[in-house]
Amino acid sequence: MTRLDPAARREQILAATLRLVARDGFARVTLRDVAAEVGVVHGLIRHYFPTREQLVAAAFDAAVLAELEDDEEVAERVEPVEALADWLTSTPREHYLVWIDAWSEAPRNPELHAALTRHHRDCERRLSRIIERLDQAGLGTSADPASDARMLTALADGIAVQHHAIGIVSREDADRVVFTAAEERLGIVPGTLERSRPTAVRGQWATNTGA
Amino acid sequence: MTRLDPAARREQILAATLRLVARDGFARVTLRDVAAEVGVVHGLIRHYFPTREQLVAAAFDAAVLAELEDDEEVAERVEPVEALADWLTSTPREHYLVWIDAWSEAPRNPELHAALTRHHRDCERRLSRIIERLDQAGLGTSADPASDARMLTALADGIAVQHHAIGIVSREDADRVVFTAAEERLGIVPGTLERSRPTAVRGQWATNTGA
DNA sequence: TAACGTGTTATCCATGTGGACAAGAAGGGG
DNA sequence: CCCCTTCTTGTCCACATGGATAACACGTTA
Repeated sequence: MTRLDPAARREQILAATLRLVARDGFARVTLRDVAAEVGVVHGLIRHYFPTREQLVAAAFDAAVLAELEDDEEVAERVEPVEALADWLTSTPREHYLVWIDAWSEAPRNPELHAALTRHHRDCERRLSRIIERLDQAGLGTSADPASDARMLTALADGIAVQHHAIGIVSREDADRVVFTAAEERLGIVPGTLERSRPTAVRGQWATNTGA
Repeated sequence: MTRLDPAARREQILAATLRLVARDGFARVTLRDVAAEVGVVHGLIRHYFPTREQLVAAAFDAAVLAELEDDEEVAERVEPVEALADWLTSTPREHYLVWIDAWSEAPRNPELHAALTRHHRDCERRLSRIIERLDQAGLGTSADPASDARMLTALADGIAVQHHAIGIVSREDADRVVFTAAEERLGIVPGTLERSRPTAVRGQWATNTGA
């Protein structure tokens, strides 16, 4: 492969790793798989990431970062109802498959566990903020936004398992479950979230074409 | 190791496999690990299970079976509130770690996916039945027991992730979240489930001492 | 007690893995 | 123009893995 800018190559390797993790899981991704996905020799991976452990850790960090990169300021400007509907539904399938795999790896991988903890706290914090704004706007009520955020986060994760991993519920049913629960919990008039369902789907990880 | 009754040895191997899956995950459990856990040579494992795939599939089937073996007739005789509190909280840590790992493996393992689907449906069905009895007894109300069961199952799974995998919430907080949500959803008077919290913890998988 | 079935062991093998290393190639600065 | 950094390749190695196989040992039955 032609010589590439180090930063671009690095991102290319990370994206390839994430695609393979989503497909095969952290435990089964090999350096040779990643190299083949990128189109280089497996020795080159080592040139950028000294060990396999550091590679997957860096890849997961990148995934967490990518998940948060959609500007929080933007989310702050949009209507709270819309922000809530978006928060509850917009995580793409590939990302959730990585989260689910990360859950299973976390108990035996301290770095991954730490990153996952940070990500989870951040998700709850963002949702909590949306709930506060919803309450302030008089569109809903919450005595304890943090508690409500925790409960809705857990519900969204659980229903994502049923949808993405087990495939026992459709996308529509999954959305309805979390929408209904959120409306009930936060005193939002029923059907509001359904009507604010976002149409666009967030991006996946880049393909082979590096930055 | 002394010669053993085939059925007993088989169960011993399955239990050892499940313990290792809970610790290391499906992908990382090797035949040699299982053999060492049992205290035999790795060739013997093959004598009982022709391939590694069949071993882990059989182990997961055994786990699903063990989860359901607590007699449904017994659950039918106990008070519905007690049954609900038990359902929402009684899955032991080791079992949940296996479920979480199974979620991450399901998309690429058809047999495991099938077993997981059966197990999930059964869990929902049982909870649905409890909710029906609760409604009939006038202790709660549910317009759609199946929907409520689906939502509470998802919530319980999601909060189990937060508790067991990420460790971001304590056992007490986890129970409180699902109890509060269930009471709210089913119109149970607040605090009822907390007072019915089961004291006994269900068993883990047997240790080395075979049947 | 001798023969037989089978649980059990001890090795052997091909393969895939993470990592190490030296040589080649592409570009940038003197 | 040459040199020098470093991106990139090809190859090598020690090791672990799943699986195969033959010999061994223990219990049962005739």
